[in-house]
Amino acid sequence: MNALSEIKYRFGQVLKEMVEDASDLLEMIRPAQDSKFGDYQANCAMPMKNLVGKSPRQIADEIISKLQIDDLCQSVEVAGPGFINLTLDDNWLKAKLTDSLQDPRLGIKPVQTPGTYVVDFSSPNVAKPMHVGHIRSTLIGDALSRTLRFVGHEVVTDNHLGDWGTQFGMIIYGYKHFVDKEAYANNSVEELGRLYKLVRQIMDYHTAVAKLPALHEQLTQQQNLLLELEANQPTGDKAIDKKLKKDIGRLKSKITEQEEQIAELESKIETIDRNQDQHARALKHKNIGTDVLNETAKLHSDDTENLALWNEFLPFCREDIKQIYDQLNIEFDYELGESFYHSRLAGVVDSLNEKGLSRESEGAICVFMDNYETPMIIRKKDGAFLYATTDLATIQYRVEKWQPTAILYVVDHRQHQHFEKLFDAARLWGHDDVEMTHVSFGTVLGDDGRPFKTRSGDTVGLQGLLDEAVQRAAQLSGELNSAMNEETLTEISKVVGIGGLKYADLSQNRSSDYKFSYEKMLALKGNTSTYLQYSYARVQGILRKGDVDIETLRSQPVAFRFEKEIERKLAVNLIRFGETLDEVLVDYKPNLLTTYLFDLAQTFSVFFENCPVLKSEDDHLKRSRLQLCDLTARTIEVGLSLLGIDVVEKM
RNA sequence: GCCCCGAUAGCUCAGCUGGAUAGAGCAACUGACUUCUAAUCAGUAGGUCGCAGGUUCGAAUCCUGCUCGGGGUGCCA
Repeated sequence: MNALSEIKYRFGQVLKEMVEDASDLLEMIRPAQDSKFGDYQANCAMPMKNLVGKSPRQIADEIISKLQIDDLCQSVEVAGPGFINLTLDDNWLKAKLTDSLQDPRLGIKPVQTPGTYVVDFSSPNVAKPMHVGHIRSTLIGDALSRTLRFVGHEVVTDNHLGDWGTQFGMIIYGYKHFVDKEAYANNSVEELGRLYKLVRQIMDYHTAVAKLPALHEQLTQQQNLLLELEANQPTGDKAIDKKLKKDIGRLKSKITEQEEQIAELESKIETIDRNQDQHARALKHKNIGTDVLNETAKLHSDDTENLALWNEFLPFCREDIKQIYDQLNIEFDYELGESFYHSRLAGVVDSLNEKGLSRESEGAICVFMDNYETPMIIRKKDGAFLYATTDLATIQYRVEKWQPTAILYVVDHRQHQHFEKLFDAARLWGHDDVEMTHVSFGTVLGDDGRPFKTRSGDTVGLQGLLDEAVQRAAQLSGELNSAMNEETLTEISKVVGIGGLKYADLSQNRSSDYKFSYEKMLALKGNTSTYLQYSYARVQGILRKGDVDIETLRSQPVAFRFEKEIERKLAVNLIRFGETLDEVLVDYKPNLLTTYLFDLAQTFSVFFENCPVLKSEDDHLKRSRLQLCDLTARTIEVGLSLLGIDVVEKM
């Protein structure tokens, strides 16, 4: 039991005598905001004023008089309007640290009631290159899975691949028309990638050519409309004038958007026109758009040839994305993509129909629900199924197979409404005893605050980003460690570069939008994983230099001593690791862990400056400090590992 | 139109679901490497928490209205 939950428990014993339901009040016990208030503070006395009818300070006094907490806290005081400030007992703290020192799990007990968590994350479309848009789901999902597992839950990670969509129609079409047999034999993954891009280009070209005139016309209309609106004189009626101003503003931004879109399409056309071969090829494949859809449709209706091609391509596509996952050191227990559920979709619709939950409307099969204006469509009027159908089938399968306590969907916030509907529908369907949570996160934006694109209108490829991260780390490592051998430097660069990238993402509150910047993603100083890795490496440096036998240090501990204030502060920080993990899992927020670790490392840095370990006044103090060092390093190591980030011994 | 999300230091963002004097990092400025790793540390400067009301002992946090931005909104995922 960690300090916070122990304190809450003790307060609970008292509060249950005073109020009916103490649970909200217990949530008001938290780490002290300022160390001058002690280590923890209870803010529950103030709101109890109305429940109990005494002054908050009287209530606080009453709580304290009944509280049995002497073994845990050396001081409990009322302050200000009725805060209860708690300071942990040094002996308790030391005993706790000693436990952690001897425990590979750092004193963190597995949860008492383990659940089964299915974590659905990453889920890229295979056969398309992965880009920055995939990074958040992948990293957040991985970090949450690792954390859930560490605290003792059963975790099933499942990569719900997009492996059944139009992109396969595209590469099937590409393969049938453009394949370079030799290249395909030599490097299938690369050739398939080339085919995808090629078909994409030609399709975009034709779409652009077809859409452009209409867009131009629309633009002209909008510009004319703008002139008209701007010609209006103020009427003097505030409401009308305001609306006019608003309309003009909207129209202007719409026009800008339109102009950008036109520019983008024109550049796509130009790319093809510039190259004679490409141009000729594009002209030859005028109907590529519908043809690709046909190839997709044939695949979905089990056409033998296309199905065979799909079966042939899929392993290559998986190999392709696996390369990225390997670099990120991410693994999945399952990769049950959309195709896996293909055969179950009709059954889903039948089942919903039978239960009277869905019905036909305008030719489509829809689930209508209270609270929603629009229905969830599970079968289109042309008979095809949608992702809602697949998602329902997936829920059904997961519940049958794993009987999970919770299914977590790590997916960006734009799909929020979809998941709300999905979960409601699933509950109506009978899956009402499983927690279903949309762990949503913000969009990756560019400098302009719009969804991120490069100047050419493409997204930033993930592979390029990883390479750049490792390369920047390599450069800095080389500068700082000229004496190190090549192999070590390569290892460090990988760990530091990839770690930095992951940390940059995970340290951000997942719900806010994400403004992409190379500087931020690849930063190697300040609040970064590098800082934590550096702290770890510094400890290892001390242990090396002091020729410390780590096994003895851990198995034969000496009593901890807090000679300076900072040592105690470090100690308090160390024992908070467990409660931090609890916090992370309340709302599935990995950034609470990065904040904790950064804080711990900062505290360690102060300790490092002020407490020479190897030159301590006496041997006992030296041992005590070495123990603090070891605990710090291990907490950082384990904490980072839960974020999917590695450490190195030297850097 | 309707529905969601957001607006905090020059920049990028935290802020633990209502607590005590609003915090980091970057950028800027001043200092610290013959010392256990300077990928670091100590310090300075930087704020009308979008605006206006309200709720109460107490509001960046909750409510209402407004402004601005993003997203979603019946057959894409």
